[in-house]
Amino acid sequence: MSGEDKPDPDFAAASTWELRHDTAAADNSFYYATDDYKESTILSEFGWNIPPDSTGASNRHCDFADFPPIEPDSAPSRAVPDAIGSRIEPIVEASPSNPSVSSSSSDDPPEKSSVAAANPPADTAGKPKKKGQKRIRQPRFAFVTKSEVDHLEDGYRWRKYGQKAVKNSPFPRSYYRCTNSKCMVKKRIERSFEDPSVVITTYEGQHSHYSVGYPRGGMVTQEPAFPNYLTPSSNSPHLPYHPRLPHPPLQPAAGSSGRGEPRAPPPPGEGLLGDIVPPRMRNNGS
DNA sequence: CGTGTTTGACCTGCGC
DNA sequence: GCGCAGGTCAAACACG
Repeated sequence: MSGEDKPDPDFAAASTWELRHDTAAADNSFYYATDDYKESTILSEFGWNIPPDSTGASNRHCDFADFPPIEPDSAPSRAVPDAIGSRIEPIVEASPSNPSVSSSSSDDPPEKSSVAAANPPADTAGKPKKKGQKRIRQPRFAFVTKSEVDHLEDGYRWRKYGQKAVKNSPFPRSYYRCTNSKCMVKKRIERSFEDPSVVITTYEGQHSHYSVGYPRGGMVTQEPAFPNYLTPSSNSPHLPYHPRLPHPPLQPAAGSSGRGEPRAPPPPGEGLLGDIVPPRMRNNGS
């Protein structure tokens, strides 16, 4: 359960973050963005339109510093420098849907790709696949975050559906799925075994819906929560700044642990949303 | 009662 | 083909 009685320590914790773009071949080859250009380019690859200057690096509280490459597989957090507060490093993994983002090495071996092609990702991706049906890999975005809490608030609601012990790591990996039944976005959360203070969050897929202001009751906001990840704290006086995770339009308040009290929505025109233009949601084909 | 978490079993991918 | 590790399912359980 996330801390419903806690003042969102993660929000406060994560104040500085860095963008890192990774494209994964199989599942783990990555690229790293070290400047705004790459950042926006990379994000745009995922349909996220982030004005390069409108927000300004300083305005975003982001550090796009040069990072030593992260070793994909075993220790993605290895590259995390000494952080002051928290850092979030987006890591985009390549996928068939994002060819340009993919690394030179095939994201998916031809053989597998063919299989995937045979199984349209649209709905089959997250559906209870039948036995023998291969699962489709969605584009992935990983963040390395310095935070004391594992589950960072990203404005969406998630349901934990699994947890696994990670090899060579004392920390388990948790699997979350967007609670929106129509949304197949998943995220994985694990702690770096080298630096326990580092949380690695990996998003997979893109939200096909706008965020909902409240967990239940159907109150739907008009704004996708995703852009918030680049919003400076000054924008949300009522909420502690929290780097919104660069995810496509996702869902709301992952904050309240379900039955918990819903997080109060930001005042219209301010708060969670920054200057960032929400990406086009691809799934709904609108 | 509805929603979310826990957890063991099962499935899948991949390297050898 | 085998074994390992990652990923997912789903029943049981917990909580408000």
